[in-house]
Amino acid sequence: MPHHSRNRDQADQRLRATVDSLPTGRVATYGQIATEAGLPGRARRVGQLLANLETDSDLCWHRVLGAGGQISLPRERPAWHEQRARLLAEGVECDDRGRVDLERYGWRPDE
DNA sequence: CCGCTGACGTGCG
DNA sequence: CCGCACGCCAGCG
Repeated sequence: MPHHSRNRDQADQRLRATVDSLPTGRVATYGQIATEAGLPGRARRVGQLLANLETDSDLCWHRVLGAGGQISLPRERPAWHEQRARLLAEGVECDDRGRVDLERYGWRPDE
């Protein structure tokens, strides 16, 4: 197994772990997850990771939002509604346009 | 190597 | 507040 390939898996592992650390009822941005996992500036990579999740994955992908607190999926995709429903289900207010108040629900490490 | 695409982010008008 | 250009990074053909 090539070295760079291992690093990639390792990075993905850290990203997953970071997403995993999000408490119920709290949300974080893609960029925040990346930075927290030691990959500043790699927000798109977080998006890729989540986009490639298996449908049966346990990862709480719904707690990850775009900068500003918006659902980043295309509105027309079923997953958009799924994400909003999951957020509402755990008490996170999310308006009909998919926006969440980060001041209120944003996750900040160490609390 | 090139171009296209996407669950990103930021700056600007 | 919204759209848009641009920078960015990875994967794919």
